[in-house]
Amino acid sequence: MTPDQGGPIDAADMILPGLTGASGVGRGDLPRVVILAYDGVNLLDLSGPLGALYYAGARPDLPWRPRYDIVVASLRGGMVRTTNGLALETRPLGELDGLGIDTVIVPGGSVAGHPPEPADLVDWMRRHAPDVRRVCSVCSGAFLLAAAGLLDGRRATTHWFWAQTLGDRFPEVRVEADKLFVVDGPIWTSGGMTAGIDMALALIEQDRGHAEAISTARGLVMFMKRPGGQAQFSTTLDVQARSDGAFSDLHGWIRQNLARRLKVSDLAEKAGMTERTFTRAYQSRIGQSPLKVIESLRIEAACELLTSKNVSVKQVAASVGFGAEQNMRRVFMRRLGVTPGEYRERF
DNA sequence: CTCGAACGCCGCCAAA
DNA sequence: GGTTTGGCGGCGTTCG
Repeated sequence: MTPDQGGPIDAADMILPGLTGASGVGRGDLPRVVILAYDGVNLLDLSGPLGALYYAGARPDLPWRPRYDIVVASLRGGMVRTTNGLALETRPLGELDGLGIDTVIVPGGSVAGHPPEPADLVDWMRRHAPDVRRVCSVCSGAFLLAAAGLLDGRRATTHWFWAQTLGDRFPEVRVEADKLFVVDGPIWTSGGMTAGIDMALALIEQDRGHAEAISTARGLVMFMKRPGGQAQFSTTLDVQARSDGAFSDLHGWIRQNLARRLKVSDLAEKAGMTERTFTRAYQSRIGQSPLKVIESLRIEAACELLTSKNVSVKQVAASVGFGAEQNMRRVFMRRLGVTPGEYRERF
């Protein structure tokens, strides 16, 4: 998994194009991810998603193999200077013509003190976006997407510092400043810097499933789900957003009674339906099963308690309805990739 | 880690 | 005749 452990990744490092520049573009059938570079690009915006996608699905117990053909490219290729002072070797975008691109990621940066909107890159973006499955931005990279018209009428986010400016400059964009990242159809935008990693994990989850995303997060020593305050990940808001107010009374009641042992039959009774009708209606209107939502609510409540209060893990487990400590541990591992103890330790 | 019991989820189907 | 309801049972997951 990690090079310093002498794992099998060493050999693979030698052959990943775009990273080493050692070989040409193209890695068989892997989805091609193009990360745009330009003079003034922010290194962390670029390397965060790159690192996450590079390690996608990596596990310590299996030989590493790539999940993506990652290409760092610029208009002319060659050396690109990042804001942080490091120079990057890049491939020319022209090399990709006709090769098919699955995902484009535009990192943020600063060009002459402003968000990046170089006309030639904007033009490339506008021309190629229709043929790309997903277009993503990190931080002020959203300005480039906006300039190419890709964000018109769409929800999007950027670094909080730039949120106001983005909205003022592109009134057609529905800026959601408080989100880690926003997905609107094929257009993904993320907040500053490390939010790009969260977005990359979500890309991995969409492509390869939850388990691989979790194990990737674990490999990066990163949380699959950040602690509170991020509306993007708030189950409460998320569930409300897609339910058109359905079951809102029920959800209120659930939140008041999280500590209780909540059975589907109880919920069905509360909602005035039979069990079968309830599970069916819930799944279709909320998009998740009742248990999954309750589990998410419990995790959120538990995370809150773990970071803020000086109560034992056992007490936390009991007070959010996980019951035994062992239970909460299992759920944390499955959903977040860390144990409650590890979670607390880091916050 | 393992196990039996309990539970959640969902396809199926007949009834409304 | 098409749609919704709810009981049943099987399968997989969770709990303790």
